[in-house]
Amino acid sequence: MTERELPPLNALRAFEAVARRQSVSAAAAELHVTHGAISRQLRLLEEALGRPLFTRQGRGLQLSAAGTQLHEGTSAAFGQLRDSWAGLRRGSSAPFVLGCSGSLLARWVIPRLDRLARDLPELQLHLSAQEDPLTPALGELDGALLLAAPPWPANWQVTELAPERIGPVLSPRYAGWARLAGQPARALLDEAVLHTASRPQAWRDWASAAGLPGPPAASGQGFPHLYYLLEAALAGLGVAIAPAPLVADDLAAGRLLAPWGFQPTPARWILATPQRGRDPRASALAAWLQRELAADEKSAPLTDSA
Amino acid sequence: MTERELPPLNALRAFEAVARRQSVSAAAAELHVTHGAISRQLRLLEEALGRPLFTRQGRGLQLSAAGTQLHEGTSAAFGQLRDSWAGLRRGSSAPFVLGCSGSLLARWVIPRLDRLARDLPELQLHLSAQEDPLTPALGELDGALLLAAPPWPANWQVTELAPERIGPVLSPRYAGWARLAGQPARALLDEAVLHTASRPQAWRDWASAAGLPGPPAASGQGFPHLYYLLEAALAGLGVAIAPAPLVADDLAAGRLLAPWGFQPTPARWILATPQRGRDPRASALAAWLQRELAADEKSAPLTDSA
DNA sequence: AGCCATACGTCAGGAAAACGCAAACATGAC
DNA sequence: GTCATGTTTGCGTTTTCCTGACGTATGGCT
Repeated sequence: MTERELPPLNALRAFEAVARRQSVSAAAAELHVTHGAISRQLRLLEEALGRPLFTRQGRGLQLSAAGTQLHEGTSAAFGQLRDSWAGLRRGSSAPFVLGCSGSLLARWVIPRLDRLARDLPELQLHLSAQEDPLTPALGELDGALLLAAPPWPANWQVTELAPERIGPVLSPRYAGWARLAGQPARALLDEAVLHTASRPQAWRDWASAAGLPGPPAASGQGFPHLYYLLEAALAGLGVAIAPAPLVADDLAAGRLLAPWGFQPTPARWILATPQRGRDPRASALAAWLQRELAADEKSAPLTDSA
Repeated sequence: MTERELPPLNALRAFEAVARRQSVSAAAAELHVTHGAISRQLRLLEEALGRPLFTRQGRGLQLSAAGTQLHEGTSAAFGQLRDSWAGLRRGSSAPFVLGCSGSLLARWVIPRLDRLARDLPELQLHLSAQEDPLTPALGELDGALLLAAPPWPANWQVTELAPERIGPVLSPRYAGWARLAGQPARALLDEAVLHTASRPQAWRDWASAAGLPGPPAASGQGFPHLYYLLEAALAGLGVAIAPAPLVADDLAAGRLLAPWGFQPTPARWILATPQRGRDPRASALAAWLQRELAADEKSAPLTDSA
């Protein structure tokens, strides 16, 4: 039997707060006790360990080597305890807060909300639009729907939903379509394609996956977000590049074309949840998202042989 | 500021023990207190949460849904706290315990120990041979050297050292060498190659990476471990398959040949450490292993174009 | 059915831990 | 030197936690 002992937990919590805030007083305020109490706990922990965790220099303190190591090892654990407890206290009766980038929200999630409400009627969902730099802290979130490539942060619990596939799309009303129709994918290399600031590598990724020598040389108009990019493509302004599910509806309706198919990228559609015990609502949502994405991928044209 | 609260920690520790052991009395024994104390803590925690964590049925208890979720969310965190504390208490003065499979130990680590001692003289290293099913619990270990493909367990902190490359090797004394010399790799498909029980997929992986239609059809002699497999190859008994670094010395000395080069696999050479604060000894060891592996890979012939 | 062994719950009193308060101490700024 | 800031220390008090003994519920055994 593993007879491993835990350190004095309250002292450890005090240490974690002090190490994080770099101050006894600040930690004391956070824990609603006096600084004297904290100081005492620190001493206790250092005695239990047998060597100092901080180097004192009169009025300030700084983590020692041992202290740094302990802080690195414990802060994540405490975070997980906090998350887990908070998630449980909030309870499954509270709405499930799902974070997701604005573009995904507008172009994919919202059009499918009615289906979601029908398939998972008991799920109370609150949506929260995150900034596009897709590294949310997921602090207040119960989950986040993301497009991201591994490796993912260790403090996420990740459910892979589907591989990402991206491809060039354009409106049949686009003036250049007459010129491009019937051409192979490499014809795009000479096209002034549309691109987005939130994902500058998209064309390069697509080109390398498609086996083309490089991304389109001339860069056409740029847009701040994928959402605007797709609106521009729908308006016939040029050739955009987008993940298949985001344009599945437009392809089905004929508003957009994807003559060169879609190419897989290293990224994945994922549902990231905090590392608490598996929330049954998250599991249900993940399963639904997976089904929904699979359907969209199926409806999108398969990868075109370049 | 995130004003998130932690649950009563001592009560949570009691809960974790009870949930793990499925018994109040067993948990009480583990924590060196009476069952009454545990029972009280459980009640306290349930009151703080506002709903029961266990379903009582007279003389036994079982986790409720909420209890299961809390246990999933907290057990890992407590494990990390235990690990972190234990690692720090043991101290950097204690020897670094490195686990690794017997084959790796015998054929790669041990021959390089003298160089390791010269390059990292202050590192006290204890070696521990693990069973070949490469999923050690790394409970008592400070680290483990492994060949494994992602995804890795979430409770490991993984440092990738090098991609794995495997390839067919044989002794120049092997009777079939005359027949094979100069032939392309696909000639091996008709060869009765040697294989190992600890890695039955090796030939298949190699064949698919090399773009061959399938693994060698006829299976020659099998061996329980890679170590014996390589001894057999050295003895001229046939064609074995092995990771490049494990045969680097033999290739350099001419005891083995690798006429068809080595192919990358999804696996990696990794140093897995428990999720405590980064141990400086582990960092130093990882850096050294990385250098050493890079040198071995360089000395091995590059991937042969099949 | 009656009895015993097992396992959890509860309560009172006492031990131990943690706390608040206030004074002491250390350092850097002025 | 004096003040402002921030940590440590000593002591009396409050809070928490534990022990130990007893009560209750269940299942196996005769």
